[in-house]
Amino acid sequence: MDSEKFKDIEKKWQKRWDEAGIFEADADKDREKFFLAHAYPYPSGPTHHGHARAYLFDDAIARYKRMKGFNVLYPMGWHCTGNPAMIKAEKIRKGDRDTIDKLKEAGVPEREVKKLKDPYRYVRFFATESDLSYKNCLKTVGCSIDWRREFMTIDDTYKKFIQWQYSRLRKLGYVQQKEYPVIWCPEQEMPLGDNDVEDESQGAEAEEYVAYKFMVEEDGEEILLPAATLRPETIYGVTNMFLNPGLDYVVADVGNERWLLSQEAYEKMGYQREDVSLVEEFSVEDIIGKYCKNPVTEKDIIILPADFVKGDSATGVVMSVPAHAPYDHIAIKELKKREDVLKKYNIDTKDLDFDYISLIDLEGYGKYPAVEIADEMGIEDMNEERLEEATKEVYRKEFHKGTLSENTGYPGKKIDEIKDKVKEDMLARDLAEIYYDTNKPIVCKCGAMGVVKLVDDQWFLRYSDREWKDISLDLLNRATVIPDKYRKELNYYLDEWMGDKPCARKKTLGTELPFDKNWMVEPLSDSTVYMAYYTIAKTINQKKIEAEDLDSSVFDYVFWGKGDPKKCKMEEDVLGEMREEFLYWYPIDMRIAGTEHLSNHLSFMIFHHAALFDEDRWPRGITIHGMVLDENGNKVSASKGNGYSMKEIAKGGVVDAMRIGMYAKSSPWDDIKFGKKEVDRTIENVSSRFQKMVRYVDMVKEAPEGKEDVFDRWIVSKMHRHIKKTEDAMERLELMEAVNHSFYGAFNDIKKYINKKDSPNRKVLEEVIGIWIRILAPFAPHLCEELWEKIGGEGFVSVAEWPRSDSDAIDRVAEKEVELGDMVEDDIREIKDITGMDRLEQIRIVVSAEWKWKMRTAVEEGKDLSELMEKDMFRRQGKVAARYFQELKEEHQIEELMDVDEELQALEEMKGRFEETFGAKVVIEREEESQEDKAAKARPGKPAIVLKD
RNA sequence: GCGGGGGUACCCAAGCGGUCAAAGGGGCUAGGCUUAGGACCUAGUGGUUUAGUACCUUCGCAGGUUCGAAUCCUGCCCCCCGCACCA
Repeated sequence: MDSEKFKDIEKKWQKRWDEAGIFEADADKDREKFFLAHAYPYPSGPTHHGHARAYLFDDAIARYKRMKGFNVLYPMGWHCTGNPAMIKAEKIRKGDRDTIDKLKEAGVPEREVKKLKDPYRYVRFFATESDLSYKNCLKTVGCSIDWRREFMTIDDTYKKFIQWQYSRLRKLGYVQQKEYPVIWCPEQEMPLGDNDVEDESQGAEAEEYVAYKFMVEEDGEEILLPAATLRPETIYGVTNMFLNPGLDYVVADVGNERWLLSQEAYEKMGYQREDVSLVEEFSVEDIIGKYCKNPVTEKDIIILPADFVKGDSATGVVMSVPAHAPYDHIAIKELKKREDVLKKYNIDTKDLDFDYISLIDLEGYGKYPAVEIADEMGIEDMNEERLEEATKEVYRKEFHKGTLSENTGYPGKKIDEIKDKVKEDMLARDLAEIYYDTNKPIVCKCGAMGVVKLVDDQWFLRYSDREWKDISLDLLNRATVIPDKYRKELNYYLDEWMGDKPCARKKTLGTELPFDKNWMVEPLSDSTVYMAYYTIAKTINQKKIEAEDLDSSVFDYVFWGKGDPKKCKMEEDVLGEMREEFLYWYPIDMRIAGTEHLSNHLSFMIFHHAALFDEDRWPRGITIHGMVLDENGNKVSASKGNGYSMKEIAKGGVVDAMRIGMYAKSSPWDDIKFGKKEVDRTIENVSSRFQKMVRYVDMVKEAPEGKEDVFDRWIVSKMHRHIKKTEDAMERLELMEAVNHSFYGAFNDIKKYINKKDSPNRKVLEEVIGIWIRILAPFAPHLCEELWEKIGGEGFVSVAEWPRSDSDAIDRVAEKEVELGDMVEDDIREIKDITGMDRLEQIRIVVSAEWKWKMRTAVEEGKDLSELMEKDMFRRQGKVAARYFQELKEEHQIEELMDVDEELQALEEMKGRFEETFGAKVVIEREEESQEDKAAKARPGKPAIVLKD
């Protein structure tokens, strides 16, 4: 069978499954249910084989559970709320070449590209409406989804569900409004997450600077120099001020004060407070060389020129603490050498001879750690790259180990403990203000430069709430987490890491907050309890329920059983059906998501379920999937083009082989290296096994009826073990292990069976193949469906009953016999190799003497030598017996073996096999009867072998 | 920095106190099959050694616990992932 044939098989069975609706699941009180849901995908672009892996994990579970008799609900929806599609659509509208070319490259037809400037069209296109879509991806790889429950998060009906959720959360007191600094795109007027900014800006964050108000008098007017620092405690060590005469500065009214700011800082400040207005441009050359007053120590310090001060970072006003900041130290050192500069600003060299002020005691260092570390690292000038490193080093050490000195307001206090207190005190005394800036320049994907905006009415979810955390932890404790190692991480996120989270934004695709229509629910926050929506989505879709009929009273009734169903704008039986479906399917049994979702989607899911649902509706299981990397360890992604597109997969007839490859590569939660080359190789390899499998299946019909021998008993036994092992692995979701048994293990054993037997026994082969097809069906469903039909299996194998592992069919003796046979065969071969005999005349296999068996048992029972030697049977053997006794003693565990007669019989059964393999006559005899010297080498379970050529 | 996970033979990857010189897959080597190649089958794949045995060295590095450690403990080195308002 070639891949063309496989392709037909895929399409054929996908169509039949669809037509028969076998994956459609309805509430059925007589059957036990299993409800699993994967994180619904965000349709941001074309799909590739990396996406497929995640869903194939679910599919194998769903299929396995179905065969185990569960009524399985496996639904899928589309997460369309959020910004990426909006940004992409906007770029297309603007005619951005790069975006458009990439889409074309990915296979989006020319005339379709233009239409994608509509974000709604964009998400639909990539969710469901093209062969590049996620839906097509899932269908291509054969996911057994109940498509009647499909929805998009931009559906009006879904929005009603979100509004219900938020109005209820607010009633519970978990939603709150407060001030919040966000990274903001002034162009698009919306906050920026990491996904919204260019790569080089990723990981940026808003930093909170404390701007100390130093005062200088200029033309009889007080101007404040807001020196921004991340280390407010160092205010006690300021020796001078740095301004950059090469920058544009302005004087601005800030509140009722007059501030000096860099041009950029002035502009940015407008996003953080409203009472800022421009007074005039200002040349700082006028005040360089003058003195200004430290607001805390009230010391006068000199203002020095510094070209390292940047205008786009913080305020453009920098206070200098040379004792503890290497930059400042080096800058002063350098300036001392620059006579031309000093002269220009009329600065006397004596003015630079101030002493550094130490304010932090740090073990292992003297008064000026910054100087010491700079010297140690050999840093001479401002261009030195390692200056940054030195700064971090000083900062880290002082922060963790340093204490404030006597000359500060907080003598003896540890920096890491007092830092916030210093800030609060200074703010309270009005000596400083907060100013936010980003820690690196932010370039929005739209091209604009990002700023920090202070939003004063941001809506938050109060994840910091202790009580809420506690019930969430309770939920986690009751749930299964697979693998359990992620429980720790989740626990940490829930218990400690999570703080209040902004849950709404002004502009995005999504749902309006029901109590404040200016805000849209932020896209991570509308994806928390949507699994409950699947239970009713079928009814909503089929009965074409309108959004306006889905007011909160409906959800109160369906999810909580509260309120009067008669008051809902809905027919009672429709409402009843939704209620019934919810009660039947909920809670969710297994929620699947990627590792990157532990700290958001999964944590939020836990919080929201804990808040909104009773304990008996709490999620029961959580599991994690890893991602697919290419050969260089990079994530496979559409933009990198390092993955196979679903279009390519769909035409290849390679789905089942790819599935097996992915499952077998490693545990589902680990990342796999599975680049294109590897995919090719794996597919080729697995496909060739598939072809052999097909051949084995074909052999069933031709196989003769025959008498059962040891190999028949052996293969049946092995297959029953594979059932059991696959089952055990599946219960732990260890797909790799499951596939190792159901595919590779079964394959190798069946191959061996067919090779060792002259002709396989029909009845046995039939049973074996029947088992094999079924235990492989969750992993290679299309092929198994085809083979199932071929052997005349009833109905679809996808919903066939999982084979029972029958303990009676496990035949330990047969297994032992075959193992013995293998071992003897190996030994014969080895001796043959060592002796260099190429043609054997005769092989004598000598089974160990009976007394050796007896002694084994005796030793196992703990008898000692003298006790044993009292018996004739052993005493007759003399020294040999004593030596064998020692030998046995040295074994730690005595392996369970057949007895003498069984071993003899087993070898008799294997005789034909040995004769055939080695082309020699085989004689089997007992040690007691043997004439051979080497017979004495025989041991129980290890007969002696004598070769003659 | 905080939190989590890892380092296993040529490569990927299991194992997580004795049955471990270490599953499985790939690669490689030899033999068979074949007109030849591919595919397929069979065997081998740390070292020394041997009529099928035995011994030595090996699971990031260094110590420790134990009759016994890839597996447990301690320290060190290195790698990966997440750190939010973004899906």
